[in-house]
Amino acid sequence: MNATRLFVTEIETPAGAIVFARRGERLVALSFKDHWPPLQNELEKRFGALELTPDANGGRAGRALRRYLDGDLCALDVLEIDTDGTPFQEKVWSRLRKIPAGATLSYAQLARAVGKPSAVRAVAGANARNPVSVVVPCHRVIASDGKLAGYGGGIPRKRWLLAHEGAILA
Amino acid sequence: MNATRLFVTEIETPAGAIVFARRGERLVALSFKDHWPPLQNELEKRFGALELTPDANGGRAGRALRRYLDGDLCALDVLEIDTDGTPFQEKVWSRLRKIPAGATLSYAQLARAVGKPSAVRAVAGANARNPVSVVVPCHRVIASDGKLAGYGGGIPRKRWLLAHEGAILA
DNA sequence: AGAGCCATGTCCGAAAACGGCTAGTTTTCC
DNA sequence: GGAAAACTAGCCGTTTTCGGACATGGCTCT
Repeated sequence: MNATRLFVTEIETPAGAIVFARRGERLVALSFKDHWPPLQNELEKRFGALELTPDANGGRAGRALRRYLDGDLCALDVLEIDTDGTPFQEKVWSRLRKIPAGATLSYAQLARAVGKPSAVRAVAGANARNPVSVVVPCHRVIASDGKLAGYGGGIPRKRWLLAHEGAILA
Repeated sequence: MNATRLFVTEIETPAGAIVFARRGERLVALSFKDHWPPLQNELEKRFGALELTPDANGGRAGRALRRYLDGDLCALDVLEIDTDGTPFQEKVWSRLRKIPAGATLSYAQLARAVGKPSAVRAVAGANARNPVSVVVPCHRVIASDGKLAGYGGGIPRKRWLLAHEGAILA
């Protein structure tokens, strides 16, 4: 029984509680609390048996997240993540992290950015399966017409995050 | 790369500066200076990239315009224009050029003249989008009750032009 | 291998809104 | 009463807007 050990932390935010799991200092999952279960499910599919250890502090990630919530918008940039996506997904997620706080991209622009101009919906799909919300800022991707399309955590959260980052929403 | 080349000339008149653009010797746009920007915008929509070459003289159009301002009211009649309107608009503009200097028509009369007696407002619309003011004398069209209705360059200009042409305004 | 699913985008046709009007009514004021 | 101003409802080409039908490419589950 060599279960994978993960530290799980919960942090309150004005947009609702956030839960995240890390293996050592590297984030493997993060989402708003009400959307956590399916994510934990993914973790089990990935790691097999889990040994979840509650942790109030949250390590580096906890500190960074609190600073981010406090207005230090770049605090999340240096966090290390440990994801397990397909090559395409990893490429998308990696590109996502380069979008600066306060900026937005359209799904089409993002598709061009990863070299697949017509793989728009595919990009959206990769976006939707981002296991580390907020830190991988999938919320900074909006529809071409400027509208906030979908978001795992719900559009209101997306709007809140963008507002918090001072994005101009046309 | 292959931008469309246009010569742009500015000429002073008692009613304010006039700006016009020509492709070779054919006029593609003319308006009073303070209303030029939107017109240039239209040119870009039509031709794509523009290469605007300032030209003090103004070619045939420049000479004709100066003669017109000098009292030779028919000087503009022979100028060639190069417009790009809908069939209906072209018909209206073409009919406009047949109105002799000093004469006026009502929008309703003009509508009848182009064979669409009840397309009065449509005619007004075509009138409003005339890209070659003065040369295509949209200023010679007035309301049925004799009042000077609208004019892109402003009613005072319209009044000045008609006065300059010796029109009797009831 | 293949079918179906999408946190999209583009295109195209239909429908509605928009005027540099006009010919009637009403209203408003002498 | 009567003239003039203020409304109204048609007018029709153009422009804008809106909605539905596709194309699309990676992923997932037979």
